[in-house]
Amino acid sequence: MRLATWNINSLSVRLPQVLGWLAAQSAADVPIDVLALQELKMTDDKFPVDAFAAAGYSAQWFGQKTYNGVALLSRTPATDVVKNIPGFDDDMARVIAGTVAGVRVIGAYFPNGQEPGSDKFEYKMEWLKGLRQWVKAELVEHPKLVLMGDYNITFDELDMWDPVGLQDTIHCTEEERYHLRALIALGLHDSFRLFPQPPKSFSWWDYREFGFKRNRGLRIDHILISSALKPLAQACVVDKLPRKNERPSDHAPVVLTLAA
DNA sequence: ATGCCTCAGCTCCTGAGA
Repeated sequence: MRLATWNINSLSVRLPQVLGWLAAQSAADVPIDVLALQELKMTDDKFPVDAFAAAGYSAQWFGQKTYNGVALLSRTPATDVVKNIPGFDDDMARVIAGTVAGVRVIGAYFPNGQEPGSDKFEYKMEWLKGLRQWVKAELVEHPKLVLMGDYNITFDELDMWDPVGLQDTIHCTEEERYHLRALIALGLHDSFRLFPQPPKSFSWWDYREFGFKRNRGLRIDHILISSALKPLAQACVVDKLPRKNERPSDHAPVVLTLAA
Protein backbone atom coordinates (compact mmCIF):
# COMPACT_ATOMS: atom_id res chain seq x y z
CA MET A 1 0.00 0.00 0.00
CA ARG A 2 1.36 3.40 -0.97
CA LEU A 3 0.17 6.63 0.56
CA ALA A 4 1.19 10.15 -0.40
CA THR A 5 0.64 13.75 0.59
CA TRP A 6 1.04 16.76 -1.68
CA ASN A 7 0.28 20.43 -1.24
CA ILE A 8 -0.52 21.36 -4.83
CA ASN A 9 -1.13 25.11 -4.33
CA SER A 10 -4.31 25.36 -6.46
CA LEU A 11 -5.90 22.25 -7.90
CA SER A 12 -7.20 24.18 -10.91
CA VAL A 13 -3.64 24.98 -11.95
CA ARG A 14 -2.11 21.65 -10.91
CA LEU A 15 -4.76 19.10 -11.96
CA PRO A 16 -2.83 17.96 -15.05
CA GLN A 17 0.30 17.49 -12.92
CA VAL A 18 -1.56 15.49 -10.29
CA LEU A 19 -3.10 13.22 -12.94
CA GLY A 20 0.24 12.92 -14.70
CA TRP A 21 2.05 12.04 -11.51
CA LEU A 22 -0.51 9.41 -10.50
CA ALA A 23 -0.36 7.90 -14.00
CA ALA A 24 3.45 7.82 -13.92
CA GLN A 25 3.43 5.98 -10.57
CA SER A 26 0.98 3.41 -11.94
CA ALA A 27 3.02 3.02 -15.11
CA ALA A 28 6.12 2.36 -13.00
CA ASP A 29 4.19 -0.34 -11.18
CA VAL A 30 4.16 1.61 -7.93
CA PRO A 31 0.62 2.99 -7.95
CA ILE A 32 -0.48 5.40 -5.26
CA ASP A 33 -3.37 3.96 -3.25
CA VAL A 34 -4.18 7.05 -1.21
CA LEU A 35 -3.27 10.65 -1.99
CA ALA A 36 -3.98 13.53 0.38
CA LEU A 37 -4.05 16.93 -1.33
CA GLN A 38 -3.82 20.34 0.32
CA GLU A 39 -4.51 23.88 -0.85
CA LEU A 40 -7.17 23.08 -3.41
CA LYS A 41 -8.12 26.79 -3.41
CA MET A 42 -11.53 26.04 -4.91
CA THR A 43 -15.16 25.72 -3.88
CA ASP A 44 -16.65 22.22 -3.73
CA ASP A 45 -18.68 22.67 -6.92
CA LYS A 46 -15.46 23.10 -8.93
CA PHE A 47 -13.80 19.89 -7.71
CA PRO A 48 -12.79 17.69 -10.70
CA VAL A 49 -14.42 14.51 -9.42
CA ASP A 50 -14.90 13.11 -12.96
CA ALA A 51 -11.27 13.56 -13.96
CA PHE A 52 -10.14 11.61 -10.90
CA ALA A 53 -12.77 8.93 -11.46
CA ALA A 54 -11.51 8.50 -15.03
CA ALA A 55 -8.01 8.05 -13.57
CA GLY A 56 -9.32 5.30 -11.29
CA TYR A 57 -9.63 7.31 -8.08
CA SER A 58 -12.51 7.79 -5.74
CA ALA A 59 -12.47 11.20 -4.07
CA GLN A 60 -13.59 12.96 -0.94
CA TRP A 61 -13.10 16.70 -0.83
CA PHE A 62 -13.63 19.70 1.38
CA GLY A 63 -12.97 23.03 -0.26
CA GLN A 64 -13.53 26.73 0.18
CA LYS A 65 -13.10 29.83 -1.91
CA THR A 66 -9.57 31.15 -2.55
CA TYR A 67 -7.73 29.50 0.34
CA ASN A 68 -7.11 26.12 1.96
CA GLY A 69 -9.16 23.11 0.87
CA VAL A 70 -8.22 19.44 1.22
CA ALA A 71 -9.02 16.17 -0.55
CA LEU A 72 -8.48 12.46 -0.17
CA LEU A 73 -8.12 10.36 -3.33
CA SER A 74 -8.15 6.59 -3.05
CA ARG A 75 -8.32 3.59 -5.36
CA THR A 76 -11.01 2.09 -3.13
CA PRO A 77 -13.61 4.44 -1.67
CA ALA A 78 -13.00 5.93 1.75
CA THR A 79 -15.60 5.37 4.46
CA ASP A 80 -16.48 7.19 7.69
CA VAL A 81 -15.42 10.51 6.21
CA VAL A 82 -14.89 13.42 8.58
CA LYS A 83 -14.29 17.03 7.58
CA ASN A 84 -12.33 19.31 9.90
CA ILE A 85 -11.68 18.59 13.56
CA PRO A 86 -14.82 17.53 15.42
CA GLY A 87 -15.41 19.86 18.36
CA PHE A 88 -13.03 22.52 17.03
CA ASP A 89 -14.88 25.39 15.46
CA ASP A 90 -13.05 26.46 12.30
CA ASP A 91 -13.95 28.66 9.30
CA MET A 92 -11.23 27.06 7.22
CA ALA A 93 -11.28 23.78 5.30
CA ARG A 94 -8.14 22.07 6.61
CA VAL A 95 -8.82 18.44 7.44
CA ILE A 96 -10.36 15.43 5.72
CA ALA A 97 -10.30 11.93 7.16
CA GLY A 98 -11.50 8.58 5.91
CA THR A 99 -10.91 4.87 6.34
CA VAL A 100 -9.29 3.06 3.41
CA ALA A 101 -8.54 -0.67 3.49
CA GLY A 102 -8.70 -0.74 7.28
CA VAL A 103 -6.35 2.22 7.71
CA ARG A 104 -7.59 5.48 9.19
CA VAL A 105 -6.17 8.24 7.01
CA ILE A 106 -6.19 11.86 8.10
CA GLY A 107 -5.10 14.47 5.55
CA ALA A 108 -4.43 17.91 6.94
CA TYR A 109 -3.36 21.38 5.96
CA PHE A 110 -1.95 22.84 9.15
CA PRO A 111 -2.17 26.62 9.60
CA ASN A 112 0.83 28.61 8.41
CA GLY A 113 1.04 30.85 11.46
CA GLN A 114 2.64 33.74 9.56
CA GLU A 115 4.77 35.07 12.42
CA PRO A 116 5.34 34.14 16.06
CA GLY A 117 3.22 36.40 18.25
CA SER A 118 0.64 37.14 15.54
CA ASP A 119 -3.07 36.30 15.73
CA LYS A 120 -2.48 33.66 13.07
CA PHE A 121 0.20 32.10 15.21
CA GLU A 122 -2.22 31.93 18.16
CA TYR A 123 -4.78 30.29 15.89
CA LYS A 124 -2.14 27.77 14.81
CA MET A 125 -1.46 26.86 18.45
CA GLU A 126 -5.17 26.43 19.22
CA TRP A 127 -5.67 24.39 16.07
CA LEU A 128 -2.74 22.12 16.99
CA LYS A 129 -4.24 21.57 20.42
CA GLY A 130 -7.63 20.71 18.91
CA LEU A 131 -6.04 18.37 16.40
CA ARG A 132 -4.10 16.52 19.09
CA GLN A 133 -7.17 15.94 21.27
CA TRP A 134 -9.04 14.51 18.32
CA VAL A 135 -6.17 12.36 17.02
CA LYS A 136 -5.73 10.93 20.50
CA ALA A 137 -9.35 9.72 20.42
CA GLU A 138 -9.04 8.50 16.83
CA LEU A 139 -6.05 6.36 17.79
CA VAL A 140 -8.11 4.54 20.39
CA GLU A 141 -10.70 3.65 17.80
CA HIS A 142 -8.30 3.13 14.90
CA PRO A 143 -4.93 1.65 15.91
CA LYS A 144 -3.86 1.68 12.25
CA LEU A 145 -3.67 5.41 11.60
CA VAL A 146 -1.84 7.73 9.21
CA LEU A 147 -1.70 11.49 9.81
CA MET A 148 -0.26 13.18 6.77
CA GLY A 149 -0.20 16.58 5.16
CA ASP A 150 1.39 19.98 5.13
CA TYR A 151 2.28 20.47 8.78
CA ASN A 152 4.00 23.82 8.32
CA ILE A 153 6.40 22.74 11.08
CA THR A 154 9.97 21.41 10.93
CA PHE A 155 11.10 18.81 13.45
CA ASP A 156 14.66 20.04 13.89
CA GLU A 157 17.63 21.54 12.09
CA LEU A 158 17.86 18.58 9.71
CA ASP A 159 14.66 19.90 8.18
CA MET A 160 16.06 23.40 7.52
CA TRP A 161 18.34 24.64 4.75
CA ASP A 162 19.76 27.32 7.07
CA PRO A 163 19.44 26.18 10.69
CA VAL A 164 21.22 29.27 12.02
CA GLY A 165 19.57 31.96 9.92
CA LEU A 166 16.09 30.46 10.28
CA GLN A 167 16.29 29.78 14.00
CA ASP A 168 13.01 30.68 15.76
CA THR A 169 11.36 31.85 12.54
CA ILE A 170 7.94 30.56 11.49
CA HIS A 171 7.80 26.75 11.05
CA CYS A 172 10.93 26.48 13.19
CA THR A 173 9.88 27.82 16.59
CA GLU A 174 10.01 25.89 19.85
CA GLU A 175 6.25 26.41 20.38
CA GLU A 176 5.37 24.82 17.05
CA ARG A 177 7.80 21.95 17.59
CA TYR A 178 6.37 21.34 21.03
CA HIS A 179 3.02 20.56 19.40
CA LEU A 180 4.65 18.39 16.77
CA ARG A 181 6.44 16.38 19.47
CA ALA A 182 3.16 16.15 21.39
CA LEU A 183 1.64 14.42 18.35
CA ILE A 184 4.58 12.02 18.32
CA ALA A 185 4.02 11.42 22.04
CA LEU A 186 0.54 10.09 21.24
CA GLY A 187 2.30 7.09 19.71
CA LEU A 188 2.99 8.34 16.21
CA HIS A 189 6.22 8.04 14.24
CA ASP A 190 7.84 10.27 11.63
CA SER A 191 7.94 7.69 8.85
CA PHE A 192 10.53 9.68 6.88
CA ARG A 193 13.15 9.31 9.62
CA LEU A 194 12.61 5.58 9.95
CA PHE A 195 14.89 5.32 6.93
CA PRO A 196 18.28 6.71 5.91
CA GLN A 197 17.75 9.90 3.92
CA PRO A 198 19.94 12.13 1.78
CA PRO A 199 21.26 15.16 3.71
CA LYS A 200 19.22 18.34 3.24
CA SER A 201 16.01 16.53 2.30
CA PHE A 202 13.17 19.02 2.01
CA SER A 203 9.55 19.01 0.83
CA TRP A 204 9.06 22.72 0.17
CA TRP A 205 11.20 25.33 -1.57
CA ASP A 206 10.44 29.03 -1.91
CA TYR A 207 9.42 30.11 -5.39
CA ARG A 208 11.68 33.12 -5.00
CA GLU A 209 15.43 33.36 -5.42
CA PHE A 210 15.76 29.99 -7.16
CA GLY A 211 14.96 28.24 -3.89
CA PHE A 212 14.65 24.81 -5.47
CA LYS A 213 17.70 25.09 -7.69
CA ARG A 214 19.79 26.10 -4.65
CA ASN A 215 18.01 23.54 -2.44
CA ARG A 216 16.98 26.23 0.00
CA GLY A 217 13.99 24.49 1.49
CA LEU A 218 12.24 23.08 4.52
CA ARG A 219 10.82 19.68 5.36
CA ILE A 220 7.32 20.60 6.49
CA ASP A 221 5.24 17.90 4.80
CA HIS A 222 5.10 14.80 6.95
CA ILE A 223 3.58 11.33 7.14
CA LEU A 224 3.13 10.23 10.75
CA ILE A 225 2.12 6.63 11.35
CA SER A 226 0.84 4.81 14.41
CA SER A 227 2.80 2.13 16.24
CA ALA A 228 0.62 -0.59 14.72
CA LEU A 229 1.70 0.52 11.23
CA LYS A 230 5.36 1.13 12.03
CA PRO A 231 6.45 -2.49 11.47
CA LEU A 232 4.83 -2.35 8.03
CA ALA A 233 6.71 0.74 6.83
CA GLN A 234 9.10 -0.10 3.99
CA ALA A 235 10.10 3.29 2.61
CA CYS A 236 9.35 6.98 2.78
CA VAL A 237 10.67 9.41 0.19
CA VAL A 238 10.23 12.93 -1.12
CA ASP A 239 9.57 12.80 -4.86
CA LYS A 240 11.34 15.90 -6.14
CA LEU A 241 10.49 15.22 -9.78
CA PRO A 242 7.20 17.19 -9.87
CA ARG A 243 9.03 20.23 -8.45
CA LYS A 244 10.97 20.28 -11.74
CA ASN A 245 7.79 20.63 -13.83
CA GLU A 246 6.76 23.79 -15.62
CA ARG A 247 4.65 25.81 -13.17
CA PRO A 248 5.30 23.50 -10.23
CA SER A 249 3.74 23.64 -6.82
CA ASP A 250 6.18 24.96 -4.24
CA HIS A 251 5.79 21.59 -2.43
CA ALA A 252 6.85 18.12 -3.56
CA PRO A 253 4.87 14.96 -2.74
CA VAL A 254 6.00 12.68 0.10
CA VAL A 255 5.33 8.97 -0.43
CA LEU A 256 5.10 6.18 2.14
CA THR A 257 5.21 2.50 1.24
CA LEU A 258 3.55 0.05 3.64
CA ALA A 259 3.80 -3.74 3.33
CA ALA A 260 0.60 -5.22 1.85
C1' DA B 1 13.45 45.79 1.17
C1' DT B 2 7.36 45.89 4.23
C1' DG B 3 11.44 42.66 -1.92
C1' DC B 4 12.39 38.56 -4.35
C1' DC B 5 7.50 34.19 -6.83
C1' DT B 6 2.73 32.35 -7.37
C1' DC B 7 -2.17 32.16 -6.89
C1' DA B 8 -7.19 33.88 -6.40
C1' DG B 9 -10.20 37.50 -7.04
C1' DC B 10 -15.05 42.45 -5.66
C1' DT B 11 -8.38 41.07 -10.90
C1' DC B 12 -4.04 45.51 -13.46
C1' DC B 13 -3.38 45.68 -7.18
C1' DT B 14 -3.82 43.24 -2.73
C1' DG B 15 -3.53 39.48 0.72
C1' DA B 16 -1.60 35.20 1.78
C1' DG B 17 1.51 31.75 1.50
C1' DA B 18 6.14 29.79 3.89
